[in-house]
Amino acid sequence: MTEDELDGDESKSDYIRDLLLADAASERFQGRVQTRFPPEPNGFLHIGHAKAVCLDFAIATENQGRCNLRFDDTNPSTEDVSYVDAIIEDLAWLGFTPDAVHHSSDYFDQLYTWAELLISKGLAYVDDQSADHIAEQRGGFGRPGIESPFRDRTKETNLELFGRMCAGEFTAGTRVLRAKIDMQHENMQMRDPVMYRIRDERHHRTGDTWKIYPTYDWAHGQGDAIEGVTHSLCTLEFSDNRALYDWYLAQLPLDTPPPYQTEFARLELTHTVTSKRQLKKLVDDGVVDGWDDPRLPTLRALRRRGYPAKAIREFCGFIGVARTNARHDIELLESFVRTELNLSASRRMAVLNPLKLVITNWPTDSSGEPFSDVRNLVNNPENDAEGSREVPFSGELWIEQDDFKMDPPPKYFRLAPGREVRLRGGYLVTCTDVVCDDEGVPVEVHCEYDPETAGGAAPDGRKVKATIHWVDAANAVDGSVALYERLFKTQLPGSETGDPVDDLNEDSREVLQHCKFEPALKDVAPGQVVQFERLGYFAADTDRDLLFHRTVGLRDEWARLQKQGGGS
RNA sequence: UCGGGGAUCGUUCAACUGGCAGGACAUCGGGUUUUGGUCCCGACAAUGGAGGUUCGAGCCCUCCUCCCCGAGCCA
Repeated sequence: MTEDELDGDESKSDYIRDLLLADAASERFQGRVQTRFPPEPNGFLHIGHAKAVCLDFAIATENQGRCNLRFDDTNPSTEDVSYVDAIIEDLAWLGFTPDAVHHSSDYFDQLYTWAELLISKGLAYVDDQSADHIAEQRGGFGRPGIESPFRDRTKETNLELFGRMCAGEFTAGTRVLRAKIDMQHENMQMRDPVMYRIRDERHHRTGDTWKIYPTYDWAHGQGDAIEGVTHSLCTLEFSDNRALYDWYLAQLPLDTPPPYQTEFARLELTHTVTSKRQLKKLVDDGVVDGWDDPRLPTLRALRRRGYPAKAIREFCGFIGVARTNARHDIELLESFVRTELNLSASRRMAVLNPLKLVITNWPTDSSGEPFSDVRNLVNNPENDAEGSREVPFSGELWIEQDDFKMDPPPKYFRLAPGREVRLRGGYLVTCTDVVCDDEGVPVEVHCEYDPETAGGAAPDGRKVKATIHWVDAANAVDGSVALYERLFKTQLPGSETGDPVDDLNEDSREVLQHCKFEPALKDVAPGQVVQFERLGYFAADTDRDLLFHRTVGLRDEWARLQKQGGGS
């Protein structure tokens, strides 16, 4: 069974794996496979990164290869160690252990030496122009660029100037080192791209050692080559950079075959955003509470919300890899979460919006106090090994307001005057009376129970159409629950106005206080996910006791019917 | 405008070198059920358009249309 599943995974086929097969056949890398996950430490990992992580590691693992984590830390203006730590933490949570952890900044010395080499070969030059000026000269789509007046400086001058840039003799923005390629090239990336820029900023790892910093293009492929990466997987928007990636590597004296880049479509999901800029705005503007607000698609938010790492991994494996720009339904991710949680989450009972139910014929004990019963309920019908637990039961219970109606609509099977339902694992009860407040709102439901139906089964075999959950009033634990809806109302936030904020769902979070929990809920470990029977999966908050976040609701047939009927 | 990519059920991923277009999610219908959950069964539904090659085209050729990415000293 397990082997079959593994085999199934390994027989997965797509254009990237076909490439691996071809490389294996041609002995291009002597059978070696190495990938890397290369985040920039300037933000938190989100669900989109998860796809890349899963792919990078899967490709390596399937081929008995290695996968490193490499921080692409070439821009000191935006990066920070705190992100480095967070990324390592999130990666571990997702379930991956890199074979090594590297930083692009580890290679600054080598990069500098190689830059001097390019200068010596007449393939790089120092440009004294401003950024604006250089941009103008770059031309445009279908419009060739023009060459910089500094393009033909001698190697000696370039070497000297580059050395002085490095020594900090020039202020930021006054000079750059550029590769000398082709200002007429149809690919804009090849129009003398910038290799080094001056930054008078402290780098989170190299401190004040450097005054110049390499650009992404001048660092990435070289880092790959130094580490022995064979397959450099990245997202589609880097497609045009591939020519430059190859060009740089071709100029260098490498003693191993150069790695090569292959692109795939990034993961997009409906009803959310994954751009760093937009996520940051949501946090900065206080739309959400922070980077781990359970409504966000960041990994730490999903973790806090109760998404199992395994569900995310399975989802990423399932959607596969393609070059098509696609936006997956968030429902698909949720279905993986439900599948996983259905198997792993213990069942408990919780009443979110309590309504008192009094059993009028409940017996008293010898001292005249209401009899105290204890019911035994299975912890997980999907897994016998989880055993069962004892749940107190008595004549005063809390039930869900939604589970009682004075005037039940068609197809409503739950409690109503005169109707009999099952209290899950308890008894069959029949509603005999209802106490309402001044406005006619039910505040107390009176029932009579059938003593013959302990456990919920009727000896005479009669059926009831509904089973509802309950919490014994005398032993109930008070707590709160945070209910989450989509953060954005539309599938593609901002598609109408261009600004996702315009599509924000104002009711994306509802916090309920004074919910009634069965006693066992006191013992749920922080972060643990349980199923509140008939309601959904809920994750215990990692900081606050007796606060549960709704991971995802259960499929709800009754809600569906109501929606079909025109909604009410 | 130029270059690079892409287009298959509502969504998404398949269909080995041309051979009955398949799965998942969603939707709809039914069965089982002490969760209106799970599980099971069934239904719905697609090759962007026009030509061409072929016994046969999602796949090959031509033309067209639409979508995404690219003119940071961001990555």
